[in-house]
Amino acid sequence: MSVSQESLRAKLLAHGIGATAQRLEIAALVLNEPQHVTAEVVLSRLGALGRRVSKATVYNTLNLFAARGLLRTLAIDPDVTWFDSNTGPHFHLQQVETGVLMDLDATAVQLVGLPELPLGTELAGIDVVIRVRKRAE
Amino acid sequence: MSVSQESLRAKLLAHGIGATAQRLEIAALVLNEPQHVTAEVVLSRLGALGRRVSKATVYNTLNLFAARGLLRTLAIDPDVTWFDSNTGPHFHLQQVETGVLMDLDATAVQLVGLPELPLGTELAGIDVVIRVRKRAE
DNA sequence: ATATGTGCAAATCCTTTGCATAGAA
DNA sequence: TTCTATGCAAAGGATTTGCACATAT
Repeated sequence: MSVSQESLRAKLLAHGIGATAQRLEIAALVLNEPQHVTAEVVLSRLGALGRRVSKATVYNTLNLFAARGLLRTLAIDPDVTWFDSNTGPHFHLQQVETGVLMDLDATAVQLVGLPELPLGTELAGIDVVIRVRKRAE
Repeated sequence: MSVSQESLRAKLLAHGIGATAQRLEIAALVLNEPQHVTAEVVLSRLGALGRRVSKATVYNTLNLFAARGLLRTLAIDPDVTWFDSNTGPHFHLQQVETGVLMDLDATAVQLVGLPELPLGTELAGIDVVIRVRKRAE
C-alpha cells in the first residue's frame, strides 16, 4: 500500500470516515489536489482507471466527504452539483460556455461594506462567482 | 383593462415578447415589484387567483422573460431555479434553513481586488451570496 | 391563412433510496 | 457475528419536450 494511500486512510479516519476500498479510490482522485469535480466526472475517471464503483457509492461518498468537511459543495450550476476539494476560503470564476471553474484567492478579493446581518443570525459563508464569457469581437 | 396591465403589455412588447393572456398574468405577479420566485410559486399563486396556466407555460414564460432581460435566474439552490425580478445590480443574502433570499444593494457592497480576467473573456456577471444561519446560543 | 403560444403527458437528467449482498470490526 | 458499506434498479423531483389544439396577426 502506497504512502499516499496510508495518509489518505488517516485523513478519512480523522474525519470519522471508515476507510473502505471505494472511499480510498475516490479520496485519491479528489483529495490529493484542489479541484472541482462532479459525481459524473469522478465516476468516469474511476472507470478510466478500471475501478468499478457504483454511481450510488460515488454520490454517497462525495456527500459524506462534504458532510465531514473534506469537500465543499457548490451551488453554481443549476443542473449539477460541484464538489470542491479546496476547503479553504476562496471564491470562483466560471466560464459560462463550458461551466469550467477556477479558484480565486479570497485574500486577493475582498468584500467591502457588508451590511449588518439580520438579528439572531450569524455568517454561514460567502459565495462569490465571477462569470466570464468569450469576448464578442 | 387596467392601467398596470397596459403598461405591462408595453413592457413585454418593448422586450420583443408577444403579450398573451398567460404572459400578462405572470408578468403582473412577478414584474410589478422586485421579488424572488420559483416556477412552483408562480404556479400556485396563479392557482390561488383562479387562473389556470399550465406548468409548461409557466416555465416557458419565466425562461422567456429571463432570456429577454426581464428576469434574472439565480443558481443558488441545488434543487430549484429562482427567478429574480430585480434586474439591477445587487447581491443576495440567504437564510440557509429556509432558503429565503433577500437583496443586498450592490452600491453598498463592493468587491475589491478582482483579478484580471482570462484573456479573450469579458465579464458576464458577478454573483455574491451571503449565507446566514440562526445563531447557535 | 400562417405563425406563434398553450396544455397535457411523456421524457430527461441528476440525485436519492430500498433492499439484498458483500465486507469490515 | 453484528454493524456498516456497496451495487443495482427503481423512485423522485425539477425542468424540458413533442405534438395536437387554440389563439393572434
